[in-house]
Amino acid sequence: MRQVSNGADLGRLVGYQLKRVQAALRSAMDAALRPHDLTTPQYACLELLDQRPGLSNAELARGAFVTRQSMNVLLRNLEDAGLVERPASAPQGRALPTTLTAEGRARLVAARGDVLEIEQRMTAHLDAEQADLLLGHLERMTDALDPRPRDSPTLT
Amino acid sequence: MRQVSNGADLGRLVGYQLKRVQAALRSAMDAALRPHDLTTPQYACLELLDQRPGLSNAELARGAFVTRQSMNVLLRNLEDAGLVERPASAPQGRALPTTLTAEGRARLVAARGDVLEIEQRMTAHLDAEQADLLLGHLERMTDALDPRPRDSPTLT
DNA sequence: AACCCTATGTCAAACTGTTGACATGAGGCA
DNA sequence: TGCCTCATGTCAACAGTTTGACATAGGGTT
Repeated sequence: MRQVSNGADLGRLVGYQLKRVQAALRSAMDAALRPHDLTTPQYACLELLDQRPGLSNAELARGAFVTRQSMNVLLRNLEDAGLVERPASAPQGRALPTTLTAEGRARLVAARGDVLEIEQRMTAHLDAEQADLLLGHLERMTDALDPRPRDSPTLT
Repeated sequence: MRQVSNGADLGRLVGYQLKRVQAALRSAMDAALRPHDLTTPQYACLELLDQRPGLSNAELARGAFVTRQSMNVLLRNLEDAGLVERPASAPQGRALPTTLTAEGRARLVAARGDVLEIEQRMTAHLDAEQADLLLGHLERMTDALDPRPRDSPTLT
């Protein structure tokens, strides 16, 4: 035997390459957002709010893949910075609907260009068909891992 | 105008879907490794050491996408648990070559099956050709984001 | 109505990981 | 030799995130 029956080459695992891309992407986004005084989770939160105004803390947390507690402190920071607004009391239930302020929208628009440029650079070698295929594969991979139906703040 | 000129749907961004898959994968791996008393970063470290025995702390850090400092405490934990070994002094330079102990290898082999099962489940909908294509795309996406040549602890 | 279950917001503690800094060893070069 | 640069290991301080817990609001169910 030439190999001690090692597992498959790590680089051949989709999981490893996923982690690798995501690390590079996160690093690139942090660098691009720093001049805008935003972190990557903060930017994600602003994007979610722009797309679906009035999302609650818990819904934002699920959309950004963090816990409610993490999103709560993140929202407090954004609130202190004047980028988002929350009513003092819940209009119904306990959920506090969050919305972007004018400044929040402005900061988002300013940062979005730089972030989209990274997305473009990352997927530059893919044509439209390949990109669609890739997106489909990624979604199906998530569904295969996470049996939950997802109330999907990302969907229409 | 029906839409306020929002940016593209978040779900259509490769970056967002990447984050989503990776979150689901990390969650699934944590759950699968818990019975083995291993965290996902610890498992990654063991895999790296199995594939390339004698890697230094800094090299392991790069391979696992964390800082030297994080990997250092991770290695201390694995050392205290008796899963890895490091010489008291560096044979040359400052790098301390790390190797798996017999118990470390045993724990790795025990856990590997459960992790590979997750990989299989995640990529079940892909045939061999599609999987290869996906791997190639992911690698090229990383390269596009990270211009560094990478001394590649993942390569031969 | 009374009960149970779920979801939400929030507090506190613990952990993990990062940034910043410093000393050590190796190699290159004047 | 001396100096410069780089990489490594390690320490300390910090930030971000998670886990655990609790009270509140709403919807079912009996």
